[in-house]
Amino acid sequence: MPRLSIKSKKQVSKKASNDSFFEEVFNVVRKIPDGKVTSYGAIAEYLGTRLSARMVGWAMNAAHRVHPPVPAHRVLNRNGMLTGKHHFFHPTLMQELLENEGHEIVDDQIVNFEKVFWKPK
DNA sequence: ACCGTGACTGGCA
DNA sequence: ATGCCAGCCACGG
Repeated sequence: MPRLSIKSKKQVSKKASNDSFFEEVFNVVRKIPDGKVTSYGAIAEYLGTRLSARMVGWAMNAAHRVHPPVPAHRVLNRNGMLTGKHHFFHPTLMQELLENEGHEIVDDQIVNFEKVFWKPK
C-alpha cells in the first residue's frame, strides 16, 4: 500500500543517541544570531565531529519538520555558498531570507562571509 | 547485510 | 585556480 499522506506518528522509532545528535545540531543552528551565518563544518566541529560535516547537512535535511523552527538558511558551506538552497520550498527562498536579514548574495554566495560568520562556542 | 548517496571538508595532483 | 579522492556516518532500497 502507498504510504499514507503525511507521516502520522514516527518519533519513537529512532535511538536516543541519534536524536541527541540531531537535536544538538538544531539547537546550535537556532542559536545563530540574527544577521549572522555559520558553516556545516563549524557546527560539526562544535559537536566534536569535525570530519562529519555531512551529518550536519543530513540533519538539516530533516530540519524543516522539527519544532521549534530551525533557521537552516543561516547554514552555508565553508565558502559561504548557498549549497542548500534547493532543499527549501523555493530555490530562491534561502537567498531571500538572507537578504531580508541584511545580507548580500552574489552568484549564490554571500558577500563579506567572514564578517557575518558566527562560530558556536 | 551490502551498496549508493548526500545541504561537507581538507588535501593533493 | 580547478578538480578529484578519501573520510565521515545515517538512511533507504
